[in-house]
Amino acid sequence: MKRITIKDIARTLSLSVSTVSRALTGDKNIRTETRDAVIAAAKRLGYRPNPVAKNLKAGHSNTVGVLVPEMVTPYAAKVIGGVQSVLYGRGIKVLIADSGEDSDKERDNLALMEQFMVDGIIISLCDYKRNNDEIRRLAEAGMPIVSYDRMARGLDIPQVTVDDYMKAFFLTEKLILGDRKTVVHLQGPDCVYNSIERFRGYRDAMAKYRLPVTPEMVIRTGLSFADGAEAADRIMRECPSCDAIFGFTDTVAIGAMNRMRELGRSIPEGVAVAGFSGTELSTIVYPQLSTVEPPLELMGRTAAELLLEKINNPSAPNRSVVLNADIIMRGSSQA
Amino acid sequence: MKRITIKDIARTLSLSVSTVSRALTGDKNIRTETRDAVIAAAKRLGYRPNPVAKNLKAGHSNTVGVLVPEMVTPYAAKVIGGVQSVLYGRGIKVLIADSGEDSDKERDNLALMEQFMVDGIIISLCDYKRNNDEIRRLAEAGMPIVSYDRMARGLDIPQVTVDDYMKAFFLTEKLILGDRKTVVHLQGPDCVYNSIERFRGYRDAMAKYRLPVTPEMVIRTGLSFADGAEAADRIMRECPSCDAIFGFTDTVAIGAMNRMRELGRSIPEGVAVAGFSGTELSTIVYPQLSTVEPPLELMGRTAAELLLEKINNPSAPNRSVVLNADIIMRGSSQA
DNA sequence: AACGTTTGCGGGAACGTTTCCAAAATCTGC
DNA sequence: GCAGATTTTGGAAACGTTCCCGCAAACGTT
Repeated sequence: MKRITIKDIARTLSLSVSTVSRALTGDKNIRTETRDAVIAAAKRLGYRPNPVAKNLKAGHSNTVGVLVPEMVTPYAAKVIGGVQSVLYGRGIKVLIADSGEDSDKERDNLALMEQFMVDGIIISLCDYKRNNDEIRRLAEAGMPIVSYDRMARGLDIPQVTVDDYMKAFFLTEKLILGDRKTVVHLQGPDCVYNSIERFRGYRDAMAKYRLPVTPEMVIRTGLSFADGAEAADRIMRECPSCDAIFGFTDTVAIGAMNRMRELGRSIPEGVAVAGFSGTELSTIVYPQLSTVEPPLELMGRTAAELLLEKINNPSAPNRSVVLNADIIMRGSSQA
Repeated sequence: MKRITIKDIARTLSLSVSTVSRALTGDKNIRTETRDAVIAAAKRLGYRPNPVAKNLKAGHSNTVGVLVPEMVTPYAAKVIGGVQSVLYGRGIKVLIADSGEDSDKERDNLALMEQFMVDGIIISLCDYKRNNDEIRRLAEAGMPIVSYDRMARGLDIPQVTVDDYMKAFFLTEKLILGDRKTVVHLQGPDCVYNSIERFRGYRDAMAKYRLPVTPEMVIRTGLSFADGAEAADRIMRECPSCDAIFGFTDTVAIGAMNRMRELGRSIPEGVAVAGFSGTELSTIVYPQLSTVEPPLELMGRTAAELLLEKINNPSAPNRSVVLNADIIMRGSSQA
């Protein structure tokens, strides 16, 4: 597999490499005839520029990396769609790396992006602090980084998020106004900062209506459907009188809802269910899931724009954006 | 953002670049003391090797690219998990590109992979022939490529698939044996070869039991949930007497199932539903969806292994693997 | 003590580009 | 035709590595 290089072209045309390069890069300091000859020869020989060499020279790659914590949910796919819609038009390519909720893999992926000399990174974190050191190092070394959704704390980088606290508050409130008194919360793992915020929103909404929140009503859970199902088992054991479940994520809410039904509880009559950060998943389950729906495509576009700002002007102040998210009540919670 | 290079280390230690390089690459022709000194200095200065330069030198990148047609479904995520489990252990990194069911974007992504000098490509195609020319060019230029699931036709590359025809046949047969007579098939778009195979399996199973397949019973559909829902609308109009639906994909089957229920048909009593290429999605819907479940993780691992074979021995014959897939009957079709 | 071997290191080319600078070729106007 | 301006070209360095080659010093052998 001999690759055709600029030198080969130079040789066959008895020209210098510099001339060939000029022809190919569209430099104007060249006779049109020679340029045409070069281009023709390049085509004839099947020349394809070696971008690694170009990157080495240029020090960048016209590519940005998107690091996502998981891909089981279409969440990332939607956001990436938004990112691409902004970046493709500018000739910037988008690279994806999935960390599968594993901080170590995330760290590797971060390194990978640096290796490829991406011009910037868009990231949604597995853990809100585990890789902060690495991200800080990168950012300080001049790598533009913006985060979305699952943000970092104590890191001075642009972020695009929704107001987890407020949305969780209002969603809980809606459940309460739907005449639910014992709303169980499936709280996410500590390593996800959003779960802390969403819990606060839940807690304060309950407090506002003077509804007690006993320890059995807050269940620690993971991130998967199975985690949600397990949580449902615990609910049946420890808090069988509950009449609503608010999952910190659609995924766990769905897992819990399905298991509750299997265990004989009717949804929504017996138990109302709601989730957070809705994707299409919330509409394919039965009954459809009430959730907080962030504008994912817009989130991606915004992240891309913030990143471009940083790329074009590295010393620009870090702008963060809080997007509005719709609270959508569906069959899973209509009493 | 001044990057520390090997030269900087050489300068501060009054050594030559070659010595520094040797120390860093673990060459044995070096005194242990100097090596330690170099390593210490590297650490102190915060040296990070520039992999682009390495790639340029080495002509490869220790990275393989995975091109997926979509990420709305966790299908790709699972397969990628398998790929990573094989490749990570060998120090090979995995890059993902999502084409969003768009052949043009897929073509761009193919080019992107070439640009990054990936050592190989694992691909599931948007369209079974649209980019064959590009893939052929790459393969002939010596790029190892293997495809999985959505394979190409008439392209001599290793593939890992399941037997779409047989599995569709047996699944249809199970529906029939469950006492369904009018099985409607949601046929996928022509550009996906699997849909052709699955249709054949359906048709032949129906024929085996001498069940008529009228034109209204085969509905052309797309790839999304919404496409499935639309198909359900058509079924209600054109073939309301049907008692089963076999969707060429879980996605369309789910879309159709949910819409059928909305329109008042009971599942599975009134209409049984089954899909194909199951992911977790088929277990979160209600009732749970009968489907053909390929071993996705294994599929990824196998693809990775076939790719490694090709990478290590480019002239090896192209081995293809057909994996077994389980046919799993669930609530959506139990009469 | 003289010789070959090994060990440790530096010089420099190479990977495929781009780009600066200077040299050569061509063009201007007289 | 000729000086000067301008266009077109070639040479060479550079991006950050690796690696081959050769040289010197240290070592081992008789």
